[in-house]
Amino acid sequence: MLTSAARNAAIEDMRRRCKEQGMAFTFQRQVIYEAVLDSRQHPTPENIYEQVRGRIPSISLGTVYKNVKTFLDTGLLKEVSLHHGSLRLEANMTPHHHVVCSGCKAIFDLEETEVAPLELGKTPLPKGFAVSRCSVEIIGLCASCRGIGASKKKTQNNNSSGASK
Amino acid sequence: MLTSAARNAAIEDMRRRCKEQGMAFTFQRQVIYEAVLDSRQHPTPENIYEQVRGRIPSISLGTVYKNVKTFLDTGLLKEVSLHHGSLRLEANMTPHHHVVCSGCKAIFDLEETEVAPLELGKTPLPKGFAVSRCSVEIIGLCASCRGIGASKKKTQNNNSSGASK
DNA sequence: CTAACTGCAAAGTGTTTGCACTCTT
DNA sequence: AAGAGTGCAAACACTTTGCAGTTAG
Repeated sequence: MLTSAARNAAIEDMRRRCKEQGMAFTFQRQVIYEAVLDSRQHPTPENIYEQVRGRIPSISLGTVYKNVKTFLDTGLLKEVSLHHGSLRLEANMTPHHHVVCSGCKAIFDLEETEVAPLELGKTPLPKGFAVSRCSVEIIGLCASCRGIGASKKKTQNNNSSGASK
Repeated sequence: MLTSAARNAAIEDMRRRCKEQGMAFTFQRQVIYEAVLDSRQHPTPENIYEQVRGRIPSISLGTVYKNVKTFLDTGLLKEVSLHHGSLRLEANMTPHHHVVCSGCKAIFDLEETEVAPLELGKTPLPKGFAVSRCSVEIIGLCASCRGIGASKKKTQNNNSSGASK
Protein backbone atom coordinates (compact mmCIF):
# COMPACT_ATOMS: atom_id res chain seq x y z
CA MET A 1 0.00 0.00 0.00
CA LEU A 2 1.07 3.53 -0.69
CA THR A 3 0.84 6.28 1.89
CA SER A 4 -1.03 9.34 0.76
CA ALA A 5 2.23 11.29 0.85
CA ALA A 6 4.09 8.76 -1.25
CA ARG A 7 1.23 8.67 -3.70
CA ASN A 8 1.26 12.44 -4.07
CA ALA A 9 5.00 12.43 -4.46
CA ALA A 10 4.74 9.85 -7.21
CA ILE A 11 2.14 11.89 -9.05
CA GLU A 12 4.20 15.02 -8.64
CA ASP A 13 7.20 13.15 -9.97
CA MET A 14 5.17 12.08 -12.94
CA ARG A 15 4.09 15.64 -13.67
CA ARG A 16 7.71 16.72 -13.49
CA ARG A 17 8.82 14.01 -15.88
CA CYS A 18 6.15 14.95 -18.37
CA LYS A 19 7.46 18.51 -18.31
CA GLU A 20 11.05 17.37 -18.63
CA GLN A 21 10.38 15.25 -21.65
CA GLY A 22 8.13 17.77 -23.29
CA MET A 23 5.09 15.56 -23.00
CA ALA A 24 1.74 17.03 -22.16
CA PHE A 25 0.39 16.42 -18.71
CA THR A 26 -3.13 15.43 -19.59
CA PHE A 27 -5.89 14.35 -17.30
CA GLN A 28 -5.98 10.99 -19.04
CA ARG A 29 -2.31 10.44 -18.30
CA GLN A 30 -2.70 11.34 -14.68
CA VAL A 31 -5.66 9.04 -14.21
CA ILE A 32 -3.95 6.16 -16.01
CA TYR A 33 -0.86 6.54 -13.92
CA GLU A 34 -2.90 6.72 -10.72
CA ALA A 35 -4.74 3.60 -11.73
CA VAL A 36 -1.50 1.64 -11.80
CA LEU A 37 -0.27 3.30 -8.64
CA ASP A 38 -3.43 2.40 -6.76
CA SER A 39 -3.67 -1.09 -8.10
CA ARG A 40 -2.74 -3.79 -5.69
CA GLN A 41 -2.62 -6.45 -8.34
CA HIS A 42 -0.35 -5.70 -11.24
CA PRO A 43 -2.88 -4.61 -13.80
CA THR A 44 -3.16 -5.40 -17.47
CA PRO A 45 -3.96 -2.60 -19.93
CA GLU A 46 -7.51 -3.88 -19.94
CA ASN A 47 -7.68 -3.64 -16.13
CA ILE A 48 -6.41 -0.09 -16.28
CA TYR A 49 -8.95 0.73 -18.94
CA GLU A 50 -11.79 -0.55 -16.81
CA GLN A 51 -10.68 1.38 -13.81
CA VAL A 52 -10.01 4.60 -15.67
CA ARG A 53 -13.42 4.48 -17.29
CA GLY A 54 -14.86 5.05 -13.85
CA ARG A 55 -13.41 8.52 -13.93
CA ILE A 56 -13.22 9.18 -17.67
CA PRO A 57 -16.01 7.26 -19.35
CA SER A 58 -15.01 8.47 -22.79
CA ILE A 59 -11.46 7.13 -22.65
CA SER A 60 -10.48 4.59 -25.25
CA LEU A 61 -8.47 1.44 -24.84
CA GLY A 62 -6.13 2.71 -27.52
CA THR A 63 -5.25 5.70 -25.40
CA VAL A 64 -4.48 3.46 -22.47
CA TYR A 65 -2.15 1.39 -24.62
CA LYS A 66 -0.45 4.43 -26.07
CA ASN A 67 0.18 5.96 -22.68
CA VAL A 68 1.26 2.75 -21.06
CA LYS A 69 3.86 2.45 -23.78
CA THR A 70 4.95 6.03 -23.29
CA PHE A 71 5.27 5.45 -19.55
CA LEU A 72 7.33 2.33 -20.10
CA ASP A 73 9.69 4.25 -22.38
CA THR A 74 9.89 7.07 -19.89
CA GLY A 75 10.59 4.75 -16.99
CA LEU A 76 7.45 5.69 -15.10
CA LEU A 77 6.13 2.17 -15.31
CA LYS A 78 7.75 -1.21 -15.55
CA GLU A 79 6.51 -4.46 -16.98
CA VAL A 80 6.41 -7.34 -14.57
CA SER A 81 7.57 -9.98 -16.98
CA LEU A 82 9.93 -9.68 -19.88
CA HIS A 83 8.29 -12.62 -21.54
CA HIS A 84 4.76 -11.61 -22.25
CA GLY A 85 3.85 -11.46 -25.90
CA SER A 86 4.75 -14.98 -26.75
CA LEU A 87 4.84 -18.34 -25.10
CA ARG A 88 8.33 -19.62 -24.31
CA LEU A 89 8.79 -23.30 -23.75
CA GLU A 90 11.22 -25.67 -22.15
CA ALA A 91 11.63 -29.39 -21.83
CA ASN A 92 13.88 -29.24 -18.80
CA MET A 93 11.51 -30.25 -16.04
CA THR A 94 14.06 -30.19 -13.23
CA PRO A 95 13.93 -27.02 -11.13
CA HIS A 96 16.38 -24.44 -12.35
CA HIS A 97 16.88 -20.73 -12.68
CA HIS A 98 17.13 -18.30 -15.55
CA VAL A 99 19.48 -15.63 -16.73
CA VAL A 100 17.57 -13.33 -19.04
CA CYS A 101 18.82 -10.64 -21.35
CA SER A 102 16.59 -7.61 -21.29
CA GLY A 103 17.86 -6.66 -24.73
CA CYS A 104 17.22 -9.67 -26.91
CA LYS A 105 15.07 -11.61 -24.43
CA ALA A 106 17.43 -14.58 -24.60
CA ILE A 107 17.11 -16.97 -21.69
CA PHE A 108 19.99 -19.03 -20.32
CA ASP A 109 19.49 -21.79 -17.81
CA LEU A 110 21.26 -22.17 -14.51
CA GLU A 111 21.21 -25.40 -12.60
CA GLU A 112 19.50 -25.01 -9.29
CA THR A 113 22.77 -25.86 -7.58
CA GLU A 114 24.57 -23.01 -9.28
CA VAL A 115 22.68 -20.43 -7.29
CA ALA A 116 22.88 -20.35 -3.53
CA PRO A 117 19.62 -21.64 -2.08
CA LEU A 118 17.01 -19.14 -1.02
CA GLU A 119 16.21 -18.50 2.58
CA LEU A 120 12.49 -18.00 2.93
CA GLY A 121 12.48 -18.32 6.68
CA LYS A 122 11.69 -14.72 7.47
CA THR A 123 9.79 -13.96 4.31
CA PRO A 124 6.23 -12.85 4.99
CA LEU A 125 4.09 -14.65 2.43
CA PRO A 126 0.44 -13.87 1.80
CA LYS A 127 -1.78 -15.71 4.23
CA GLY A 128 -2.53 -19.24 3.09
CA PHE A 129 -0.05 -19.22 0.23
CA ALA A 130 1.42 -22.64 -0.53
CA VAL A 131 4.84 -22.39 -2.13
CA SER A 132 5.56 -24.90 -4.84
CA ARG A 133 8.85 -23.55 -6.08
CA CYS A 134 11.11 -20.54 -6.22
CA SER A 135 12.72 -19.31 -9.31
CA VAL A 136 15.44 -16.76 -9.59
CA GLU A 137 15.71 -14.50 -12.59
CA ILE A 138 19.00 -12.80 -13.15
CA ILE A 139 18.31 -9.91 -15.45
CA GLY A 140 20.85 -7.95 -17.42
CA LEU A 141 22.43 -7.66 -20.83
CA CYS A 142 24.14 -10.44 -22.71
CA ALA A 143 27.50 -9.97 -24.35
CA SER A 144 26.16 -9.29 -27.81
CA CYS A 145 23.50 -6.84 -26.67
CA ARG A 146 26.17 -4.94 -24.75
CA GLY A 147 28.30 -4.94 -27.84
CA ILE A 148 25.77 -3.40 -30.21
CA GLY A 149 25.20 -0.57 -27.79
CA ALA A 150 23.47 -1.07 -24.49
CA SER A 151 20.48 0.99 -25.59
CA LYS A 152 16.87 -0.05 -25.97
CA LYS A 153 17.81 -1.77 -29.21
CA LYS A 154 15.19 -4.17 -30.36
CA THR A 155 17.61 -6.82 -31.57
CA GLN A 156 14.76 -9.18 -30.78
CA ASN A 157 15.50 -12.73 -30.06
CA ASN A 158 16.32 -14.29 -33.40
CA ASN A 159 16.13 -17.50 -31.59
CA SER A 160 15.98 -20.01 -34.39
CA SER A 161 16.18 -22.48 -31.60
CA GLY A 162 19.88 -21.99 -31.35
CA ALA A 163 22.50 -24.54 -32.19
CA SER A 164 19.99 -27.25 -32.01
CA LYS A 165 20.46 -30.46 -33.84
CA MET B 1 23.42 -29.41 -23.55
CA LEU B 2 21.87 -32.81 -23.48
CA THR B 3 23.88 -35.97 -23.78
CA SER B 4 22.76 -38.32 -26.47
CA ALA B 5 21.73 -40.78 -23.80
CA ALA B 6 19.67 -38.25 -21.88
CA ARG B 7 18.05 -37.15 -25.09
CA ASN B 8 17.08 -40.69 -25.98
CA ALA B 9 15.80 -41.25 -22.49
CA ALA B 10 13.65 -38.14 -22.75
CA ILE B 11 12.20 -39.26 -26.05
CA GLU B 12 11.58 -42.72 -24.69
CA ASP B 13 9.89 -41.14 -21.70
CA MET B 14 7.72 -39.15 -24.02
CA ARG B 15 6.70 -42.22 -25.98
CA ARG B 16 5.82 -43.94 -22.74
CA ARG B 17 3.70 -41.03 -21.58
CA CYS B 18 1.82 -40.97 -24.83
CA LYS B 19 0.98 -44.62 -24.35
CA GLU B 20 -0.03 -44.09 -20.75
CA GLN B 21 -2.42 -41.29 -21.56
CA GLY B 22 -3.81 -43.00 -24.60
CA MET B 23 -2.44 -40.42 -26.95
CA ALA B 24 -1.05 -41.40 -30.29
CA PHE B 25 2.68 -41.29 -30.74
CA THR B 26 2.87 -39.52 -34.05
CA PHE B 27 5.91 -38.47 -35.98
CA GLN B 28 4.82 -34.83 -35.66
CA ARG B 29 4.72 -35.13 -31.89
CA GLN B 30 8.12 -36.68 -31.72
CA VAL B 31 9.68 -34.04 -33.92
CA ILE B 32 8.01 -31.19 -32.04
CA TYR B 33 9.18 -32.57 -28.74
CA GLU B 34 12.70 -33.04 -30.05
CA ALA B 35 12.71 -29.47 -31.32
CA VAL B 36 12.17 -28.18 -27.81
CA LEU B 37 14.58 -30.67 -26.34
CA ASP B 38 17.32 -29.63 -28.74
CA SER B 39 16.69 -25.96 -28.46
CA ARG B 40 19.17 -24.04 -26.40
CA GLN B 41 17.06 -20.94 -26.32
CA HIS B 42 13.61 -21.44 -24.95
CA PRO B 43 11.63 -21.49 -28.16
CA THR B 44 8.31 -19.94 -29.03
CA PRO B 45 5.71 -21.97 -30.92
CA GLU B 46 6.78 -20.09 -34.03
CA ASN B 47 10.43 -21.08 -33.45
CA ILE B 48 9.38 -24.69 -33.06
CA TYR B 49 7.33 -24.50 -36.21
CA GLU B 50 10.27 -23.19 -38.20
CA GLN B 51 12.55 -25.88 -36.94
CA VAL B 52 10.08 -28.69 -37.39
CA ARG B 53 9.40 -27.65 -40.95
CA GLY B 54 12.94 -28.65 -41.74
CA ARG B 55 11.92 -32.23 -41.12
CA ILE B 56 8.20 -32.12 -41.87
CA PRO B 57 7.58 -29.43 -44.47
CA SER B 58 3.85 -30.05 -44.49
CA ILE B 59 3.34 -29.40 -40.79
CA SER B 60 1.01 -26.59 -39.83
CA LEU B 61 1.46 -24.01 -37.15
CA GLY B 62 -1.89 -25.06 -35.73
CA THR B 63 -0.58 -28.55 -35.12
CA VAL B 64 2.40 -27.14 -33.29
CA TYR B 65 0.12 -25.12 -31.04
CA LYS B 66 -2.19 -28.03 -30.40
CA ASN B 67 0.64 -30.32 -29.46
CA VAL B 68 2.45 -27.76 -27.36
CA LYS B 69 -0.74 -27.37 -25.39
CA THR B 70 -1.14 -31.10 -25.05
CA PHE B 71 2.45 -31.39 -23.83
CA LEU B 72 1.92 -28.65 -21.28
CA ASP B 73 -1.14 -30.43 -19.94
CA THR B 74 0.72 -33.71 -19.85
CA GLY B 75 3.70 -32.22 -18.06
CA LEU B 76 6.13 -32.96 -20.88
CA LEU B 77 6.84 -29.29 -21.41
CA LYS B 78 6.74 -26.27 -19.16
CA GLU B 79 6.22 -22.63 -19.94
CA VAL B 80 9.01 -20.34 -18.90
CA SER B 81 6.85 -17.48 -17.76
CA LEU B 82 3.41 -17.51 -16.23
CA HIS B 83 2.77 -14.03 -17.53
CA HIS B 84 2.82 -14.23 -21.27
CA GLY B 85 -0.51 -13.47 -22.87
CA SER B 86 -0.96 -10.05 -21.43
CA LEU B 87 1.19 -7.20 -20.29
CA ARG B 88 1.29 -6.73 -16.52
CA LEU B 89 2.36 -3.38 -15.19
CA GLU B 90 3.68 -1.87 -12.03
CA ALA B 91 4.54 1.59 -10.80
CA ASN B 92 6.82 0.39 -8.02
CA MET B 93 10.23 1.14 -9.49
CA THR B 94 12.24 0.03 -6.47
CA PRO B 95 13.69 -3.46 -6.77
CA HIS B 96 11.43 -6.06 -5.26
CA HIS B 97 10.34 -9.64 -5.62
CA HIS B 98 7.13 -11.38 -6.54
CA VAL B 99 4.94 -14.09 -5.16
CA VAL B 100 2.83 -15.47 -7.96
CA CYS B 101 -0.14 -17.76 -7.86
CA SER B 102 -0.02 -20.30 -10.62
CA GLY B 103 -3.77 -20.68 -10.37
CA CYS B 104 -5.18 -17.19 -10.81
CA LYS B 105 -1.95 -15.51 -11.90
CA ALA B 106 -2.20 -13.02 -9.05
CA ILE B 107 1.06 -11.32 -8.20
CA PHE B 108 1.98 -10.12 -4.72
CA ASP B 109 4.97 -7.93 -4.05
CA LEU B 110 7.72 -8.59 -1.56
CA GLU B 111 10.11 -5.88 -0.49
CA GLU B 112 13.62 -6.68 -1.48
CA THR B 113 14.55 -6.77 2.20
CA GLU B 114 11.97 -9.45 2.93
CA VAL B 115 13.91 -12.04 1.01
CA ALA B 116 17.42 -12.96 2.04
CA PRO B 117 19.86 -11.49 -0.48
CA LEU B 118 21.13 -13.68 -3.27
CA GLU B 119 24.68 -14.92 -3.35
CA LEU B 120 25.87 -14.88 -6.92
CA GLY B 121 29.50 -15.35 -6.04
CA LYS B 122 29.88 -18.84 -7.38
CA THR B 123 27.22 -18.60 -10.04
CA PRO B 124 28.62 -19.21 -13.51
CA LEU B 125 27.02 -16.59 -15.73
CA PRO B 126 27.23 -16.58 -19.52
CA LYS B 127 30.42 -14.94 -20.69
CA GLY B 128 30.10 -11.18 -20.88
CA PHE B 129 26.75 -11.02 -19.17
CA ALA B 130 26.21 -7.81 -17.19
CA VAL B 131 23.76 -8.28 -14.35
CA SER B 132 21.44 -5.41 -13.70
CA ARG B 133 19.17 -6.99 -11.15
CA CYS B 134 17.95 -10.24 -9.70
CA SER B 135 14.38 -11.03 -9.10
CA VAL B 136 12.96 -13.88 -7.16
CA GLU B 137 9.66 -15.44 -8.05
CA ILE B 138 7.98 -17.50 -5.42
CA ILE B 139 5.48 -19.65 -7.21
CA GLY B 140 2.62 -21.55 -5.66
CA LEU B 141 -1.09 -21.36 -4.96
CA CYS B 142 -2.84 -18.57 -3.13
CA ALA B 143 -5.37 -19.20 -0.42
CA SER B 144 -8.42 -18.86 -2.61
CA CYS B 145 -7.05 -21.02 -5.41
CA ARG B 146 -6.27 -23.69 -2.87
CA GLY B 147 -9.77 -23.36 -1.50
CA ILE B 148 -11.61 -23.92 -4.75
CA GLY B 149 -9.63 -27.08 -5.31
CA ALA B 150 -5.95 -27.07 -6.04
CA SER B 151 -6.52 -28.24 -9.59
CA LYS B 152 -5.77 -26.49 -12.85
CA LYS B 153 -8.83 -24.32 -12.33
CA LYS B 154 -8.83 -21.33 -14.57
CA THR B 155 -10.20 -18.88 -12.00
CA GLN B 156 -8.31 -16.31 -14.01
CA ASN B 157 -7.19 -13.16 -12.35
CA ASN B 158 -10.34 -11.11 -11.88
CA ASN B 159 -8.05 -8.31 -10.99
CA SER B 160 -10.29 -5.29 -11.16
CA SER B 161 -7.29 -3.48 -9.81
CA GLY B 162 -8.25 -4.40 -6.32
CA ALA B 163 -9.54 -2.12 -3.65
CA SER B 164 -8.09 0.88 -5.29
CA LYS B 165 -9.62 4.26 -4.83
C1' DC C 1 -1.09 28.88 -32.55
C1' DT C 2 1.31 24.47 -32.83
C1' DA C 3 2.65 20.22 -31.47
C1' DA C 4 1.09 16.70 -28.95
C1' DC C 5 -2.84 13.88 -27.46
C1' DT C 6 -7.37 11.66 -27.79
C1' DG C 7 -10.95 8.62 -29.68
C1' DC C 8 -12.27 5.68 -33.12
C1' DA C 9 -11.76 2.17 -36.32
C1' DA C 10 -9.04 -0.58 -39.10
C1' DA C 11 -4.90 -3.44 -39.36
C1' DG C 12 -1.53 -6.53 -37.09
C1' DT C 13 0.32 -10.37 -34.29
C1' DG C 14 -0.09 -14.50 -31.56
C1' DT C 15 -3.30 -18.26 -30.42
C1' DT C 16 -7.53 -21.09 -30.65
C1' DT C 17 -11.17 -23.53 -32.90
C1' DG C 18 -14.08 -26.24 -36.33
C1' DC C 19 -14.04 -29.42 -39.86
C1' DA C 20 -12.95 -32.89 -43.31
C1' DC C 21 -9.38 -36.05 -44.16
C1' DT C 22 -5.65 -39.25 -42.55
C1' DC C 23 -3.19 -42.09 -39.52
C1' DT C 24 -2.21 -44.69 -35.15
C1' DT C 25 -3.78 -48.37 -32.54
C1' DA D 1 -12.75 -49.81 -38.03
C1' DA D 2 -12.77 -46.14 -34.49
C1' DG D 3 -10.87 -42.61 -32.24
C1' DA D 4 -7.25 -39.43 -32.21
C1' DG D 5 -4.35 -36.34 -34.84
C1' DT D 6 -3.33 -33.36 -38.91
C1' DG D 7 -3.78 -29.42 -42.05
C1' DC D 8 -6.27 -25.63 -43.40
C1' DA D 9 -8.90 -21.62 -42.75
C1' DA D 10 -11.76 -18.89 -40.17
C1' DA D 11 -12.32 -16.86 -35.61
C1' DC D 12 -10.38 -14.71 -31.43
C1' DA D 13 -7.77 -11.95 -28.16
C1' DC D 14 -4.38 -8.59 -27.44
C1' DT D 15 -1.83 -4.70 -29.28
C1' DT D 16 -0.50 -1.25 -32.72
C1' DT D 17 -1.40 2.20 -36.14
C1' DG D 18 -3.59 6.04 -38.98
C1' DC D 19 -6.35 9.78 -39.00
C1' DA D 20 -9.40 13.73 -37.96
C1' DG D 21 -10.70 16.43 -34.33
C1' DT D 22 -9.27 18.37 -29.57
C1' DT D 23 -6.28 20.23 -26.06
C1' DA D 24 -2.07 21.63 -23.39
C1' DG D 25 1.55 24.83 -23.32
